[in-house]
Amino acid sequence: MATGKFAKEMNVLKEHLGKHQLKFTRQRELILTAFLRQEHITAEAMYHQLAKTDPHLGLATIYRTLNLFCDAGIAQARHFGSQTQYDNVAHKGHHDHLICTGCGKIVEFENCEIEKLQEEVATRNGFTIHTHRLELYGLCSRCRH
Amino acid sequence: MATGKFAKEMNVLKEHLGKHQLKFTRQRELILTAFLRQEHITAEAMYHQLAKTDPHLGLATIYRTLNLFCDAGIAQARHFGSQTQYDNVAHKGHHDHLICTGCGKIVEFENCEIEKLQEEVATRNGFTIHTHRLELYGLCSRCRH
DNA sequence: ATCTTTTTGAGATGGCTTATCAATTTCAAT
DNA sequence: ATTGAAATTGATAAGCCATCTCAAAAAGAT
Repeated sequence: MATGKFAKEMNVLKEHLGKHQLKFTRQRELILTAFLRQEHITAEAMYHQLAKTDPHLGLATIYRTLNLFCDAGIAQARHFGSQTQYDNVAHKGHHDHLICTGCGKIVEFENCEIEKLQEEVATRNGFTIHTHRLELYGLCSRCRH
Repeated sequence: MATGKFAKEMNVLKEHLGKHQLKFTRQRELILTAFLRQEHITAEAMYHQLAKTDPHLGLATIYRTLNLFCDAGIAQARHFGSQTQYDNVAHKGHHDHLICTGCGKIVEFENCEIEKLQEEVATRNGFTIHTHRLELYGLCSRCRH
């Protein structure tokens, strides 16, 4: 049982690894720790960020590992523009996104009323929600002009 | 003033062209007519579809034209998997998705109240929404047991 | 410590989209 | 109808993001 700031996610990862005959590596630990500090990030951005302290960490490893986090339910991939954003699910429970299709600006928001209505819809259909994804695409005030 | 089945969109396109010093071409008319017959399509799929009757229509032209339709507000680009889907805005039947993470079952639903709240959130942040995506992930009644 | 299995890093490869550019087409002004 | 400037097209090259390949390294069970 891991302890520390990101103990919960670290254990989720370890459990996932155990179930799938995968191994706990220095890189996976490293990338998870870095990932959890962000709300969302691209593989490329994380590559450059980690290169400062670990110059030999490969880009392919970042991609592989972020996709692994998606499988484990820690991250969620989202296509924006030409790139893939990996969202931190831990932050996501109460944060949805307003995304400007002009400049790519992302505004986070939370709205309990919407969440309540989502629960109602789910219940009405016999579902139990674990996570959700709500993205509103449009133009911010600057790009509209 | 164009007449015919897709007169409305044809005029929207012509108006957009006029405003931006762009020209009305055989290809643009052809692609618009084909596009409006679909709910959503990829550039590649449209390329193959049109190749049957117009073998010399270039793929680049399809991409350019579909992006033009997005600018004109006739189409909406949406990234799905590794490809871009171009949605026909005229096909309004917008639905959101309940997705079972156990069996993959997908239930479509529509909820005006949620959409209204989305508008409010957007307005409060200075955004104008063009489209949105709402997916609820969880377990359906069967998979919960 | 040994051995099997998984992972890694670096670069090659692949798939989707956009850029390039000469030839062609559009369309407003003769 | 003809002309001529400006925009568009088609074919292909180029770009970019993400995945694949594979030999070397690391993990973890025995």
